[in-house]
Amino acid sequence: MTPNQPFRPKPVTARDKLLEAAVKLVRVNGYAATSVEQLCAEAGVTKGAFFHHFPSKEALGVAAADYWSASTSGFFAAAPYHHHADPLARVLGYIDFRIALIGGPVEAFSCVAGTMVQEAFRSSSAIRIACEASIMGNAAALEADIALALAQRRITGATAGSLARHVQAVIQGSFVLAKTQSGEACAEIARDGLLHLRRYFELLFNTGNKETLQ
Amino acid sequence: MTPNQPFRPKPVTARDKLLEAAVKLVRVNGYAATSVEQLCAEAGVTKGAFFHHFPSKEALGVAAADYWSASTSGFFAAAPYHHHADPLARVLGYIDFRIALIGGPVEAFSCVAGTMVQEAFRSSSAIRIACEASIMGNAAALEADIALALAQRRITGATAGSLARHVQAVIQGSFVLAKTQSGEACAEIARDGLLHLRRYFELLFNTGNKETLQ
DNA sequence: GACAACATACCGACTGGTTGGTATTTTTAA
DNA sequence: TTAAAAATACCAACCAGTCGGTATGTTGTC
Repeated sequence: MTPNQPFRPKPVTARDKLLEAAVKLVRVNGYAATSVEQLCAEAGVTKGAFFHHFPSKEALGVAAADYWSASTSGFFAAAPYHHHADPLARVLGYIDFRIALIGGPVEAFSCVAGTMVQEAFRSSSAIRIACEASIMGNAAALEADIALALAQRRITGATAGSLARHVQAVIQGSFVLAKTQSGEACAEIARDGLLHLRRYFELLFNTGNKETLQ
Repeated sequence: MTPNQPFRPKPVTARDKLLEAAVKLVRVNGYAATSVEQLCAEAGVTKGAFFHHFPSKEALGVAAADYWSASTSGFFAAAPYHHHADPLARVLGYIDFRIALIGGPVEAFSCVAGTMVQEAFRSSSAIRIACEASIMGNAAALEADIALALAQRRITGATAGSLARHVQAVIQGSFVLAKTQSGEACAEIARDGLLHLRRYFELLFNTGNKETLQ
């Protein structure tokens, strides 16, 4: 399985080709530094086709975030870690799955939504909201299992929602640190961050030190 | 104290005014979306002054990262958490200090280096390296205390360097998630992420569950 | 008067976006 | 069933404005 490249059908329409191009180019160059002409060249369509399907570059950004949301959520929904009977095992399985997806250059495993929201959070609320939906959607998909695990082990002091968001925060932050590196160190530093996240969950759930959770 | 706005002397030269403008505008709009003319307008200087002091926009980006490095490292070096006798207390004090700095709009507490490297990691290795130096410099400032705390409590399974980097990853990731929010939720979600980081350190150091560290 | 520190004026390349138009598909109705 | 009608998909050329960068001029200071 290609790391963090959820299976997507070969795009046929100009619209789909532009969304694929957006995912690729935004990951490499960011949103602002990616021009409409670059997107068209990458997609193999003309600028006329671009503005036929999207009223503005911003609209493409929103659509790309939605497209990213849909393909990643489908990808994670079909992942094998859901088969575990124990909810905590499913949560740790998610983290392990994310670790397994890390490899190659940063742009192969980084997050489009996290990249875009960093740039556009102030200039475009539409893009910000679309990226929020993507990231928080990932968190929401985890929240139910975390809630079950918390209840099962009588852990208090942290809500499932807060923990689910923290998982996404560590993922995003590990990607930022990965981008400071070059070569193989990118993937290594990203994996290292997720291993700490895994250890946090182990510590939080495994042992009888509930009293440290205030 | 203004959150995450380390005291910097009022800039007098055009160069300093441009660096201050860069820190401000990059935090709000990102690097690529900030034009040289905007920087000049914000700094109150002309484009001639800009290219007198910096050979290119990229060079300003590098200088801004260095400037950010210098002012933040000085700011944290002077912070009160260093007074604790216990190294672990200093580490937790650092996290608490970072939490205390979070407030107001995202651009008031976000990290210039983290923002810039997300955009420029592929297009400019000079900027990437300058941002790496900034973020890893912050990590290095923590590493000694973490190493002392690990040794003191005989914790194994995680190196001080890896933990120090993880602290920076969680900070960066919490900022990314904060940027998906609007209003007061920005600061709240960022603080929440750092509270999980604090709990990770408490769990890792406080109790006798060293066997969970593989 | 020499040099750094700026300001002014300007350039070619490129930007996001618009235009008028054509090929293709889908819908409608006789 | 079929042909007219309408909508959709797409294109090449172009637009006004902005981009990073340069060339040259002015000013203040030692």
